[in-house]
Amino acid sequence: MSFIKPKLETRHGDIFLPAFMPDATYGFIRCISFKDAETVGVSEIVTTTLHLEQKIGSKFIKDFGGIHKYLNWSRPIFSDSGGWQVFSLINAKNNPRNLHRLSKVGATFINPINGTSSLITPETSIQIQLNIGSDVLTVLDNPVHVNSSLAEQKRSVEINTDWARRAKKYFDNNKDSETLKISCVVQGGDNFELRKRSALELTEIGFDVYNFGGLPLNWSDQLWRVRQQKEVKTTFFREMLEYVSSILPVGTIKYAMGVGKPVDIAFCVDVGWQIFDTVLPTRNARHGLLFVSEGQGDDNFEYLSKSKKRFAYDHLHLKSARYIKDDRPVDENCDCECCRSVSRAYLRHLIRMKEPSGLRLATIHNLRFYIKWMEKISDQIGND
RNA sequence: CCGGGGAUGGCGGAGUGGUCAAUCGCAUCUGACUGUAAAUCAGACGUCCAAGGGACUACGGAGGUUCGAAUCCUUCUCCCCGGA
Repeated sequence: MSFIKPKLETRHGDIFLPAFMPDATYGFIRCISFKDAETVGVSEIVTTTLHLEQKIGSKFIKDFGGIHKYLNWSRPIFSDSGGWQVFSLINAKNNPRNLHRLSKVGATFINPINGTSSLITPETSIQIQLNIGSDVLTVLDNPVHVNSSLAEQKRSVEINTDWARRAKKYFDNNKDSETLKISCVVQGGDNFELRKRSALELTEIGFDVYNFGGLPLNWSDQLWRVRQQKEVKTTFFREMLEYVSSILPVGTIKYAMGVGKPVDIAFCVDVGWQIFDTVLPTRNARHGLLFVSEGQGDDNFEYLSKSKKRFAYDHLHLKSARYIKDDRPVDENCDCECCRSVSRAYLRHLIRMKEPSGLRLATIHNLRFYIKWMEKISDQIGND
């Protein structure tokens, strides 16, 4: 019995699902080239409206000939809307409150360097993304703190739906190609009812892709700020991811934004999510934490699928002194440039020295791990 | 030889009577990282222990003053600067 892989069609090619996209927030994947990304097996990437607009300018990109030409990347590009980025800045350490804010009007961002303020509305966010030339756009969304009052959380979902409606309308009136896709973002924090309401309202409007927004973590009443200052353990919110997936209509394409650890991705695929992006492989690579096959590292992680298949891997804390003389490759089972060319001992040295060539190799390895992980999951979960 | 200035924990460098096992930076060790303002951040960092509490040894060496010294005095050793 043959199985046809589900896919999302874009004007820059099909995205076969499930898929993992590295983040190219500023128009690049940190520490590696797009040539590297292609070699590693990356097929699609995500970039960000707010950052591109601020650092490059969407008009410039449009005049240049579009983001694909600018980056010299001919495969699909997703773009994030900017809502999450402002939300993150509001809550970031070292960023006083009330500078950046999310209001009914839109997302206000203050550049801390020159103090200039920019307002992104549902309409301007879409326009910027159209200018950029993204293949899958995202509506401006309105994330909310899980520790906000119920009233605030309700309000946030209302605004989120309102913005999605406005963005969709603007998109329909201004899109320059019928093959462009648009995604919306289900919000509602850790409240099941609000999540349901958000999902249903967005479904009613109608989008090409439905995203899970907010941090997919179970906070257990812990404040985010507290978590950043102390060490508060958070766990992946499996129940909520499974629930929201079940609310969304069968056949829709579902994208779990910011997910996640390999085990979390495996779980999400098991409950119906198909697209993922996270900073973990690239950032952790720079910080010396490498994802390796089982038995190759320090800590072991595993996911047991609903059909009782086991997926496991290890974390390798390469900066640790115990690898100072280790002449083995990072992962003996890996075929990436990093594992074929340098020893753990030497890569450890490069990373500790923050040497770009070492950060590049580590990033290549972790992305290769994620790509292969997705292939493994794709072959074995839900395809029986 | 004379005059002046110094010697502080792996390194650099604060501190000039008690709140000093000693600010801070670097290095080191450990840990975090989930739609990237994260090549970042947090903790540890004299020794030992029944270990978030306690004991011991410490600011070049040796004495001394004092209830109490990294801090004041004497002396020794070494280093730097100037003069013979």
